[in-house]
Amino acid sequence: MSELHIYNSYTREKEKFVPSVPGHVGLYVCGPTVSGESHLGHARPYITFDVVYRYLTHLGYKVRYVRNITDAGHFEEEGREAVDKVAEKAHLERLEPMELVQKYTNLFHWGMRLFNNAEPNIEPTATGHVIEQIQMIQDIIDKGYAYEVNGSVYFDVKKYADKYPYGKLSGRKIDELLETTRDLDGQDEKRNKVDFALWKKAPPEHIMRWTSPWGEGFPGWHIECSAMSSKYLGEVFDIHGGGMDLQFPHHESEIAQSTIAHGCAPVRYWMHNNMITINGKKMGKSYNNVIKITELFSGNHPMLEQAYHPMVIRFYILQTHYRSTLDFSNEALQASEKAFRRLWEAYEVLQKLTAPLNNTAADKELDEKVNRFCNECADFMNDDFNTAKVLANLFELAPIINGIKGGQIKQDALSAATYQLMLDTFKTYLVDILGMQPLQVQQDGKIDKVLSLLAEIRKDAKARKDYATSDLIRNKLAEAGVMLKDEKDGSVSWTIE
RNA sequence: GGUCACGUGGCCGAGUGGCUAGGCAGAGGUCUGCAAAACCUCGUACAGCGGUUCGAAUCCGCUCGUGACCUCCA
Repeated sequence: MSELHIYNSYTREKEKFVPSVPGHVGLYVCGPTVSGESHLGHARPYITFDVVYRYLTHLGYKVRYVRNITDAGHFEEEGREAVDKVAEKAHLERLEPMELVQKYTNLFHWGMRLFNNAEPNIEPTATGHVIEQIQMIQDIIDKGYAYEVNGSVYFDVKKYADKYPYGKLSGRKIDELLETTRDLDGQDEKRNKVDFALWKKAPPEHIMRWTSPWGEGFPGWHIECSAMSSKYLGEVFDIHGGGMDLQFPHHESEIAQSTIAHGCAPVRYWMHNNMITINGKKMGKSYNNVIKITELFSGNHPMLEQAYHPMVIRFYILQTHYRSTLDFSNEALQASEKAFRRLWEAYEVLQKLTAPLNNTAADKELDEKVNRFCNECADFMNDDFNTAKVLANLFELAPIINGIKGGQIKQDALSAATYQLMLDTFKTYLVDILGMQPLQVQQDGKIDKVLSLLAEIRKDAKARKDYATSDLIRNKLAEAGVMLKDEKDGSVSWTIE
């Protein structure tokens, strides 16, 4: 049995995973900024790290999963910005930050539920942790690595870099970063361009503001993650995840802040998922090429040929290793939809198969193959969460399962134990770890009764060779989104769109 | 400009030296009143050029191409 290895972005190597506290894992993932709707690109880290969370739990770790909500900062809502921020407006007409935050937080949660992402154990908000952030900033000032200018506080990166390996995570060299300073002369209050804000003074029109030792303002972008992760996971915790684009400057800054405040680097394993691209370009706000999650689910977007079920998106994401880029296209999503449908149906067939009672397999070679397919899944997950390979192996089982049902493979080809192993593998990997759910809505049984009746009438018609009637039933049901299938044994099954 | 990735069959995508994933699409076949599904068979691909090696998609070098980060960004 293999052991879990994780690719650590910090060392750029796969490392054996050993938690700092035996049996426990602290997992922190950068959450959404709730000033707008999440798009497909955002879905990737949340699904990726959901699987990480599920897998660690499966391995028996007690995981504390923390994912923040960034609800503080410089907030604008499309079409409601600038003007709304003017304080003279009547109160109810004004953009109320918490209203905005509430709206998009709810929408985010809605999306996460549909993706079947497990809820984090703690979902701290930045606005709820301003005190912790202020304390941390003060601590950094006291230690001489931050300075205050006109009500804002900046981190002294240059001083930090003299003593610590600033830029290691993102592969940046401090000297080069300092050099680029030249093209931006007159660079306001910072001592060096590389310095970043820990606290920003709030201009009069800024609506989100808190009192601090340095006047009214709001926390800088990076400090919230450091303050909240250390509060809930400790000064050193195991895994920090997020998108690759956050490596610099966000995560680099986190390391610097925490190193000064706590005297040690905060994270043991850094994990970064790659981007989703569209026509080869990163999907992102600045490229104006995003497809929002609501649009994906509804199909309401010029680039979408159809709506896509959340499980199809999830499957599509998990069919690729998380560190590879993943290109969006209707073709790819449609392929995923078909593929997932086939895989899930094989799983359902498997559950209905009558397992043999024999303890020995008639087809030893096949039996061994199936065992290998099943047992390899653990190795694949242990190899830096290779969900793509896990799915490939499950697909290998599909023709075997269908073959048994269809009679191409004899019932006793596999041993009873192997049947059970297949069942366990699907349940454990597809359902529990990859978090997949059926596309079909669970029916309450009434529909099934109606369909049974129709199937029976059709069966009678067929027996009388009244194909006009039997085809009418099938065609009309197809129009309604119900596919009837005549099985080999004379029974009829159906799937509902 | 600097730094770093990547370039796999029609499409999507695994793969860190030999055992040549997987999915979708396509072709042929079996089954079937028809249909759908399912099953069987079929593709020897790794940007180009050199090099290392008994042997490279996989290691090294160069060339070309694409992208990411350097500013808010999952």
